[in-house]
Amino acid sequence: MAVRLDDMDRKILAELQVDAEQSLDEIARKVGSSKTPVWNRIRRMKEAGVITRQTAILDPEALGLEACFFVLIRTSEHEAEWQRKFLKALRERPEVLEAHRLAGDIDYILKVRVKNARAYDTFYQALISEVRIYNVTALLSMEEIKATTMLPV
Amino acid sequence: MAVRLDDMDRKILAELQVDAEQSLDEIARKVGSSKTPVWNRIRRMKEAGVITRQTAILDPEALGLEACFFVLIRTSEHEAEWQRKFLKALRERPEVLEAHRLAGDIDYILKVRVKNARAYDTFYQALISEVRIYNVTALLSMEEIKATTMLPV
DNA sequence: TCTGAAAGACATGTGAG
DNA sequence: CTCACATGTCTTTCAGA
Repeated sequence: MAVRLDDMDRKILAELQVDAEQSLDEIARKVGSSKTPVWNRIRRMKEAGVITRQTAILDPEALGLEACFFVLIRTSEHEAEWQRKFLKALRERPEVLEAHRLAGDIDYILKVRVKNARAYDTFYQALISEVRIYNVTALLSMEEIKATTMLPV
Repeated sequence: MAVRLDDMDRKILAELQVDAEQSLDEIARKVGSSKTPVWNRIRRMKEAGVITRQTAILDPEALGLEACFFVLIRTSEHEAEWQRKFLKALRERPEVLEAHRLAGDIDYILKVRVKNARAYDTFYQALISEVRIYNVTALLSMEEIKATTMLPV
């Protein structure tokens, strides 16, 4: 899976992560190359799946999504059918931005973005009515200190 | 802070979140409008800060970043100077993708992406040598069920 | 591999309905 | 607010080193 990337590739990725709207010329200038080779490298990295897609990052506050919760979930159920339903519920709910299955005594962690505490409660009630969950702890974010999509390359 | 957005704005935002590389014509066609109005709306939303920036999303696995940890932190220190140092450390470390200050008995949560468990340990040792921390729980992600940058609009 | 040139597509701006 | 067109810039391709 791991693709071989040289120094130039990494510089290009760093630039694309900072700002994907820059022109090829600009990127080429910054990384010390020229248009065509940069274009070829980007194409290769897209084909290799290193670059997944290009997206607009929105400001959640400006959209009125002012509450962010991390939800720790313990479950007593580990049957395939239960899990299938649970994962489906998570994938279908747009307020669930992240969901991970964990090692250890906590089984799942979710990151949920909603308008306010009441909207979280609505989400929570809907979720537990869909699937049986043993124990839930919600951690309310008071302040987003850092949130980046930029991976270290 | 919250900007007034109509239905058309929301459709455009949804498209831009799915794929920001589409041409204006394509977006216009999908949302049932034409180029100029779509372009004006996008410009307005950028100026209003609804659209923050445009970025390339990379595949962490393809980059060899195969381990993802959520780190729960309790601290006994709540002095301004300690906090300043702690936040600075978090912001400067590129492996920290997210950091939130929480309400409740857990003070902070981090999301950390690294190559492997050893790299996490290196990160952890470096962090606790920089600032005093009372209690740390690391949750290891076994499976990323969902991870999206798409906010519900 | 890179360079340079050249086509074609596209974003951006203007003026009119 | 929308449409249609103009212009200049950018992506994308190709030949040649």
